Amino acid sequence: MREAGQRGAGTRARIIEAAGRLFRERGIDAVGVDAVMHEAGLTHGGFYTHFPSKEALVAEATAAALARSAARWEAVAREHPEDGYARIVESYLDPAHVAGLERGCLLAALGPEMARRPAARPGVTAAIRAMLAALARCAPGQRRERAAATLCTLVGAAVLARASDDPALSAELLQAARAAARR
Amino acid sequence: MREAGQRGAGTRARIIEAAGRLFRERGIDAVGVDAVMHEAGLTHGGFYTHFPSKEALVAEATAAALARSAARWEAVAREHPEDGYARIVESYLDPAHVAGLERGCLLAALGPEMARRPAARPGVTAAIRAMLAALARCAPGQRRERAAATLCTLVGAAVLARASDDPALSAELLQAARAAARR
DNA sequence: TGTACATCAGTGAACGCGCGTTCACTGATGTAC
DNA sequence: TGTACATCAGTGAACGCGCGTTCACTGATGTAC
Repeated sequence: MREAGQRGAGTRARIIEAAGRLFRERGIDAVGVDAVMHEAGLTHGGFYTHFPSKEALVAEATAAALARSAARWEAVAREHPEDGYARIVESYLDPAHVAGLERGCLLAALGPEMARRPAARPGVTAAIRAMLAALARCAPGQRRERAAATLCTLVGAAVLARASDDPALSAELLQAARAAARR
Repeated sequence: MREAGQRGAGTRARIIEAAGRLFRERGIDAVGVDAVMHEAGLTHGGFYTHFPSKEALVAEATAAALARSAARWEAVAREHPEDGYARIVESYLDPAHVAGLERGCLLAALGPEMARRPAARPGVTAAIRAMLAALARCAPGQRRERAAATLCTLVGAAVLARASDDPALSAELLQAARAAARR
């Protein structure tokens, strides 16, 4: 069960990844330490070997998921200087991204919950800055302002498309967001 | 304590209003039936005289708060056919609205949480439609598409501005959203 | 290389607490006469 | 108008349950000799 030579290294990373997934999928308050550990293939008692509290895990897991998204945006911006902006917009508004909540952008999945968790806000702020910088590197026009507006549009579109009951309305919102980002 | 001739009518409305406020402020899972009843000036036991479950209150209180916002937008659109669009955008992105979470737009305060609550989604969907229709009545250009994109931008801006730790970054996001809505 | 001991990641039972919900009761209001 | 009874919104104690956290223990791995 334990990888030779590492004394359980990797377990911590597995807990963080499981937490990131479950939090996005069900919401932070709806996911217990128990559920996270089970998802990571462990029993709940061992949790405190790795983290001092659930709140510490929340801060770390959300920051990690956000840093991952930001890194992806940065890679796209770096590798596609001409159409990086369009690529980021399209993949964000792709119905598959909107549907795959548990692997998608944490800002859209947990934004308001993050605002209420002081311990998690520094990570969120850093991620917003990083995503903004990546988008600004390849956005058209007033790059920085355009990047900020587009980030707002993307996050809002994902939030609303997920909250809506009606697939046609969700599709309309995503389509309008796409058009606005292009405009 | 009880209004003559109404046998406690108004109590139900008071519970709904208190719940709408507390849910937006602290998040739904973080607010107990106990807290809602106390905010409404009652003891928790009486809750089930008015609602069959907390989930029923959630559906009703969120729908009521959303319907109120939608009605306000409709009133603005009706009374200000020329600059209703600008008025709605400005007041939504006003720092006071963003700061006053507990009385602000429920989509921005609880959007992702709503998406996870089947009982609440019909109310959310209806509110999105109503707000969209109000905005479209006074939006410039391709009215309907413009309204949908602007709704996304407004909600995303409020979510991100609240989640960010850094007032300057929050202000930048709101400013960029304002510019995009005008563009 | 082999043996004895130390370490510590992980186990699983147990804890106290707060939550959603239930229920027997109260007492102010409404109704019947 | 006054009295007796019925109603039912609201009270507050109690319930079971799940959560975050603690802790004594286990057993595989690493280290010392």
